[in-house]
Amino acid sequence: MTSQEQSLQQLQSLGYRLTPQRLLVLAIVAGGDGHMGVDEIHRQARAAYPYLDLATVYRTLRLFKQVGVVTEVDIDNRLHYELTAPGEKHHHMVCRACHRAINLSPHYLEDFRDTLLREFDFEPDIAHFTVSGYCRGCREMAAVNDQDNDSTAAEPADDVELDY
Amino acid sequence: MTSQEQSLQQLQSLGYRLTPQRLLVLAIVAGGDGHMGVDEIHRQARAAYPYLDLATVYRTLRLFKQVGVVTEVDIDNRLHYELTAPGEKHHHMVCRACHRAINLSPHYLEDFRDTLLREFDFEPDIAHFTVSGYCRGCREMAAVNDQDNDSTAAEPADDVELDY
DNA sequence: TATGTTGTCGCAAACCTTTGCAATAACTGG
DNA sequence: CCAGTTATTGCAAAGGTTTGCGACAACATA
Repeated sequence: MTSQEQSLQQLQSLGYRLTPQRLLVLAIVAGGDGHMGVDEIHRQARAAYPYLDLATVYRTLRLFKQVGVVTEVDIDNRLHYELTAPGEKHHHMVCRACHRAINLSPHYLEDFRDTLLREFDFEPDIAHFTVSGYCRGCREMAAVNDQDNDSTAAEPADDVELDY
Repeated sequence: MTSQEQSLQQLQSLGYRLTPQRLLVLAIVAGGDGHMGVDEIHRQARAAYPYLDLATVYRTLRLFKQVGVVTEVDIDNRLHYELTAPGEKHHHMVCRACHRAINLSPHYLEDFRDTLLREFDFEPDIAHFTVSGYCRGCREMAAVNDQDNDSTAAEPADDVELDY
């Protein structure tokens, strides 16, 4: 039994129904490589089934995420999804500047999780965990730019960050 | 010099301008206790200055966050802001069920940050860090509900989580 | 104080995402 | 295989947040 079939069976055993829309979205996310944006999933899905509504795609992905079939990644305020590969799970580091996502092994989070659970009875939802920050490339670029400006001058946001 | 005045001076030294709108938003966030929703900030601000636009409030808060004056907390898909209290900084754990936010000392994140920096050259933006998950109260409640249902029956989402 | 530069505002429209609702279709039991 | 139950869909509309743009105002300089 493939992992897709497993996912479907899991859905059904939880009382959810198997609909063509869900099969389609699952197939597309499984077919894509890495995380896909919602609009891209929708576009591909419509090629096969033109009536599929965007709202349905959103609902389907939310459901898939809730059951653990897919993993949600927020990239620059936009939702992206990828198949949750059992056995090779990972989290994400998303760069605020270039918006690239870097995979992060769960190993780096276990201690943190254990601590929160032990100290606060708080069960962090690390299955869907994303840290944002600045990646190596963008940090180097920023360092170079800093050398251009002398440190007293301070122009607002002539920056990698596209604010304002 | 108060910490508000410091913030303002910092803005100015970065090349941003001091406008009545910014002073107002800062005063309101400083006046509130704990994190405030954007709409609440807007409402209070309009009492003093009725023409203030929502978009300006959003832009102002985004700017304040970027400069470190305020801290952003995402509570149930809605942005909230609180003054970044220097010296007593903290992060947040937000419960997915009751949407309450619990403060978390930065101490719990230092190791994690160091690791990412060392291993990936990735500088996590932990100044604006939030973990979501399930808090003690909601976890207990869920445990009780689980006893009601026998484990084979599986009704979809008669759950604390308001999905579907 | 007058003048120029350019950061910021208000407005309106766009954006992504969620939600209410009536119609439909997937599953269940007979 | 049929009828009943109810989860799910498509549609339209709302919701929260961001963005483009011209007018305006904050700051710097003389």
